[in-house]
Amino acid sequence: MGRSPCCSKVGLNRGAWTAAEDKILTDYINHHGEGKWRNLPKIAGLKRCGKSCRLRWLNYLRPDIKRGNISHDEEELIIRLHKLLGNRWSLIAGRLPGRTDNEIKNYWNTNLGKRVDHQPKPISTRRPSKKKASTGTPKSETQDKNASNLGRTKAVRCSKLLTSSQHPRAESIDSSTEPAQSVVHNSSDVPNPTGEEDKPTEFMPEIEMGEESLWDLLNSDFSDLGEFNHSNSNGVSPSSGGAIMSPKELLEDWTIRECLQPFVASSFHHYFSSVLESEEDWLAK
DNA sequence: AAAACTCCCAACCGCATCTGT
DNA sequence: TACAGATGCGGTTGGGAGTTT
Repeated sequence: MGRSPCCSKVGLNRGAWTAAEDKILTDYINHHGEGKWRNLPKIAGLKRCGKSCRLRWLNYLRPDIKRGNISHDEEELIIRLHKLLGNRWSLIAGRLPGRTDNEIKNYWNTNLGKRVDHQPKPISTRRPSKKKASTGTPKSETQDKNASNLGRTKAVRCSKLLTSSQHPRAESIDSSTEPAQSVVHNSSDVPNPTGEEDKPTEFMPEIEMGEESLWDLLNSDFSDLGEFNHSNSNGVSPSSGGAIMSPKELLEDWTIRECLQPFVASSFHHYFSSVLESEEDWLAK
């Protein structure tokens, strides 16, 4: 594709991957695991750049990739999540087991985007670019040009279902108030509102919303989220890499869960309460 | 039958963020 | 603290398949 290479790619293959290349990459990762993408091609003997290898693996070769049509339920979820999160494809994909951000992005651009085009624009998540956008195309005009109100959060891939009893915080969730249910999340995806390794955070001072407000938000169609984001103007940058979750991110994360299982909204209520207690305990030490 | 057009999606790019030194 | 390299993400492109004329 006639573009200048992103890095020194002289002598590297470009374009569609061959079956042989796929096999080399798959074998290598099965043997050595993911990561070290930069060195992977050299070691594995692939004439591709590391970025290309990573993308090929994540979007196509991973064994847990679910291929095939997007189901109606998945479609509904994508629409709902997009309404909440905007074009944060990796975050959306993280809630759809086996789906990739690229797949969802493509699906949105080719199907859902047109269908919901007449609806209010989602909150834009495009990071401000210091450089002018590349050559404009009719397609690019459909991209949201609004300023970003949402910070970026680390996308986490949802790979399995946990029941509430398996939830690491299950003890803080009053099971007596809930029916048997599943909370969808990754095992490594448990929000850690206190920050990694018990690092003190700006968590407490940020909490000014009453639980009633949170409750209203959960039960709303997320139309209030923009205002909530505006209220988070204390300069605390949203975490990337999952280091620290601000209340906004925490709320966001849990709101996403509620998208999947609306009837477990009470979990959030109990969870959030326990988080507050934990934080208070830590500060009291 | 074939040219023109449209649509889909894999792959690419640039940039932001993370991580190590 | 500053810097460089690595990684991750979202926007965009273009080839090929499918459809229409």
